[in-house]
Amino acid sequence: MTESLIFAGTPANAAATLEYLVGHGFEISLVITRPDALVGRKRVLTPSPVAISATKLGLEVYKTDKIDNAAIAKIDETQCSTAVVVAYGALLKAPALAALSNGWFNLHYSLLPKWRGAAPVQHAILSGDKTTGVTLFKIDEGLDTGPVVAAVPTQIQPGETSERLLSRLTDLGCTLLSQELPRILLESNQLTAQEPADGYDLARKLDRAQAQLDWSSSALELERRVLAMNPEPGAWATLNGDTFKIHLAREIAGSSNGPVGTVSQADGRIVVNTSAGVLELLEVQPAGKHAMPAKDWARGVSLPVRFDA
RNA sequence: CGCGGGGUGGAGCAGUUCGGUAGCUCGCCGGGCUCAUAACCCGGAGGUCGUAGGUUCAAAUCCUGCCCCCGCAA
Repeated sequence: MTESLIFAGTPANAAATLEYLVGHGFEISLVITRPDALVGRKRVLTPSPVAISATKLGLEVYKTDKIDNAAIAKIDETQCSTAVVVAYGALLKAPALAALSNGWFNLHYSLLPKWRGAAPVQHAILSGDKTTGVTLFKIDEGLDTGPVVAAVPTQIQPGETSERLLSRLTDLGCTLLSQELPRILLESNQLTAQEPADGYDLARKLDRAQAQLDWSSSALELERRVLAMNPEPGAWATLNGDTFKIHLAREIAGSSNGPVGTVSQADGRIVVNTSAGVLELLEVQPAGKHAMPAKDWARGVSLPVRFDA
C-alpha cells in the first residue's frame, strides 16, 4: 500500500470508514465531500461528517456537490489513480470516471445487483429480507451497476433498525476495503459482472410519506416499516391531529380486537391493534416531546386512545 | 424575524382559563404479607415549578425579557 488514494463520501458512516482507512495505514491524498449544508431548525451551516473527520485527520478537503471540471483538475493534481467512494451523494459522469486511470471503487450497502440506489439498508429491512450485505464494486456510468470486486453477506437480525444495520455494514465494509484495497491499488484485482444485470427494484430514497404507518396493514409490515425508518425519517402516525413518531415497535403474539389503530395496555405492554396481529410500542415520541419509552408515555395519557385514520 | 408544542421531585403527566397548603401514575428507600414475585399492604425521602425581573398581602398560575428541548416546514 504505497500508492495513495482519493476518498469521496459525506455522512457519518463514510467518515467512520475514512478514519478506519487512515488508521490502517492507507494514505489519502484528497478527500472529496459535499458542501456544507444548512442543518436543523436553526439552519446552521454545518460541514459534512466526512469534512469534519478529514480536517481532524489533517487531510486536504475539497467540497463539491458534483465532480465537474474544477474538481477533476483538483483530482489531477493529486496524481492518484484510484478513489474510494462511500455514500458521496452524487452520480459520477464519464469525464469524472475517466479522470482516474485505475477507477472509482464504491462501497454499497447491499448485495448487488439487489437494492441499487440511495437507500439499500432501509429497503432491505422494509421488504423483510433475511440477508443483505456490503458490495465493493468499480463505478461505471450506471446507478450501482459496475463490476464487483467482492461482497460480504450478513443476516439481518430480528428487531434490527436501519441505524444498527448500517453500523454493522459499515464495519464489514471497512474490513472488506482493507482486504481488497491493496490488490486494487496494484491493479491486480479481479472484477465480476453483476448477475443478473437487471431485474431488481431500485432502493429509492425514502420520504416522509412512506414513513407513515397504516394501521390497516399487518403488524409484521408495520414492524418492518418502523425498523426501516429508524432513525430517519422516522415512522409516524397522527394522534388527535398531531404527529406521533414510533421509533421502536415489534409484532407480538396476541389477537387483535377493537378498531384498528386503537392503543391499549395488555399485560403491561402498550399495544396497537392492526388488521393482522398486534404491534407492541416500545419507544415513541409525541409531537413537541422527547422520544420516550412507550410505558412512560402511557403513564401520562388515559388509555385506550386511537390513532387517526 | 417561517408555523407550532413544551420546560412542575429520578420518569411520564395534571394543575395555569378564574392567583391562595405541590397533585396523579410510576420509580427509589425502609417495613409488612407471601413458597415467591414485576402482585398486594404500610411508611419515607426527594421539587428555588427552565431562568431573570415586574405586579400583588400572596405567583407554578398574571405581565415582560432571556435560555433550552421537540414536532412541522425548508
